[in-house]
Amino acid sequence: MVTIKDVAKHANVSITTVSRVLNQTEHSVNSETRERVLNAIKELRFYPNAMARGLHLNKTKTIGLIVQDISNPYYPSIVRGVEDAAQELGYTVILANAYRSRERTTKYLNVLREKRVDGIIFTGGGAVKDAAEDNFFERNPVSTVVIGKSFNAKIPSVQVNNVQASREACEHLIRQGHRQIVTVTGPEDSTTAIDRLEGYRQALMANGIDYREELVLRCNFEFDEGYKAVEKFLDVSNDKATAVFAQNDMMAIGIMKALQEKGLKVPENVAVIGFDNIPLASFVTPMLSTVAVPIYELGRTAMRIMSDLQSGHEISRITTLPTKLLLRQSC
Amino acid sequence: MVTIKDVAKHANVSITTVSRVLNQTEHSVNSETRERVLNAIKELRFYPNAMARGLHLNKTKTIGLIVQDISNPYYPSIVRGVEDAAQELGYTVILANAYRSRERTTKYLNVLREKRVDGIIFTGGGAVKDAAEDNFFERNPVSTVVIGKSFNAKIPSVQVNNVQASREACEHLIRQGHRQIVTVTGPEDSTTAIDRLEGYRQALMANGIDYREELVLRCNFEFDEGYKAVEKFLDVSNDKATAVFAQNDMMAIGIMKALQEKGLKVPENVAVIGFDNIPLASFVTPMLSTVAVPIYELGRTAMRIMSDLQSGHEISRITTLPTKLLLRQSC
DNA sequence: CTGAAAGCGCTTACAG
DNA sequence: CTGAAAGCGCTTACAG
Repeated sequence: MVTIKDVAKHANVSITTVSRVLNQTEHSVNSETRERVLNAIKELRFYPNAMARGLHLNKTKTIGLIVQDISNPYYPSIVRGVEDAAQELGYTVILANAYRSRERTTKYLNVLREKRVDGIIFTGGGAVKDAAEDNFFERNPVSTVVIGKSFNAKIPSVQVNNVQASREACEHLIRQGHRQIVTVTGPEDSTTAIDRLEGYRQALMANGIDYREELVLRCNFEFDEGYKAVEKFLDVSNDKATAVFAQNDMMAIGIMKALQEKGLKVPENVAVIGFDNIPLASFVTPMLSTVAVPIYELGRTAMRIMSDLQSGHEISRITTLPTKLLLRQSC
Repeated sequence: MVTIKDVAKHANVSITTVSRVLNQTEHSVNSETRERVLNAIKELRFYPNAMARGLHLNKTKTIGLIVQDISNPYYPSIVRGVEDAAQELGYTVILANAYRSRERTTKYLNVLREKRVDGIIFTGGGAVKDAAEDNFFERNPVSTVVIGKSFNAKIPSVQVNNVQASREACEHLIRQGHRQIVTVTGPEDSTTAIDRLEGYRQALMANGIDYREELVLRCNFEFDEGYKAVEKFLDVSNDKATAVFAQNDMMAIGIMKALQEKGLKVPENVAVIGFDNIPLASFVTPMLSTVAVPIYELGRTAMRIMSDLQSGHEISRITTLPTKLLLRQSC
């Protein structure tokens, strides 16, 4: 590999000078010698060694992005958002799939430490919690941004108002005349799931409808569970639902499938509304009505905050992005 | 940050010794002093600086993964496969979304060069071609592995036999009695699309069915185009198709949607078969029959080959992974 | 405007 | 078994 030394020799200057034109410091360089250096760089196809640079500056211009599972259709948009912003801001991103495993999270955190990433963006509360329990934050100087609810007030977060958004979704169903509204939840330790359930409850309360545990189907945000829960509900429950509020789109899609297989039409017999607006939502038949979460923007914003953090800018601890009720065909 | 010096001081040894226990070289270290060093490392929570290490060893244990678009449901499995294997083999992966843009590819290639990644895995022929046209390969010592067809015989590739697999898919349709089989293609410069079309043609030929251009709908592998192409075909064509061979699942799903909206039942009125077996394929109604490509394994294998390349092991230039005809409900 | 030299945090031949 | 020293490829205060 060609080094700064080679360039210096070729241009007949010191490496100091090469470094100076490379970094375009204020320190001025005679325009003629600058030309010479630039030419040498081009001719020799010199690409400065980022490790040597980083070692000195104590900066890597690299950040780690921890997602739970890139296969979950929710995440690719996050990743794109982070990456696009990173690219614009001169950062590179190392992707870490934690698979909701504590062990894997810890392992990755160690690698990211050794690589001396400038910061870490967490997605999904679980990983932050794992990290916190490992005392990761107290012991480390890396900046952190969380996408979702940050249970530590010091860590900046980018989020969405899940309570309010799900309340609005349910109130829409109520306005359509629905009284028997089933909701299908996420895992009980998910703050997102907790908030979305709370919004459901508030909507019912505000409209004089009883909140009944029998209509709350406890699931885990996965397609299969949504499918099975509703299938079972149809088989065994004495209640008749006229609408389903699925707390995310994956489950909503599973639910529509279960409904259709039981001969029920969506939305004629049962209305369905989801949450997230993953790309898939508009591919299914009928197209899913849902609460649109600005997933890509969540990622972009997180990366921008990370960059501000790096430059020591003032930042707000909590950034809330707006959601939007998106009515398509399923309700 | 605590450095090797701090550890050395704390354990009352030289940094040489610390480095030796860190790297577990053959060079033996007295077990008692080793203990002392290990304790110091733990107490001080020392994480060796990978940049300093890399600078010396000229190895980063980092690889770049170039995908066209992580939002395309085909890619997440690739990414997982690469990442899982990377993690097992002690590598870290930098993700690069090229968005099929030449400019972005070049930009990323430069960054990866500066970061001195040990290797690059390319997915999707386009990026390799862009890189080749930039003379990336001649000028660089980084190892390369391609997932898909490598048009340069020197670059190891991991792939699938698209011609044969699509021929089998079409022959299955023919065995079901179909004679009027429409195929919906990928972009014409995609080697994958070319091969899949060739398989279609071979199946027809081998069974005495004419290959007719009117039944070949030129598309680009996207949901929307599949949807629109078939919608238009139904509206204007004099031909009546009894089956559709979609050259990937995304289009197949769009096609099923178009058919259903026109009141046609799948598979009763029109049979549909896709290609890839993206997760989505089993979520739609009816569940999509398709050619299962071992997407995750493609990624894993590529990373393993990359690792072998690094260790100077002998590797095979072309690795072909098996596909499987997966009959579900759509044909 | 230009350059010699120290230093970033490691690894590894060399000497003892 | 242990350590002093050179070197990986850069950046930057300091001197001229």
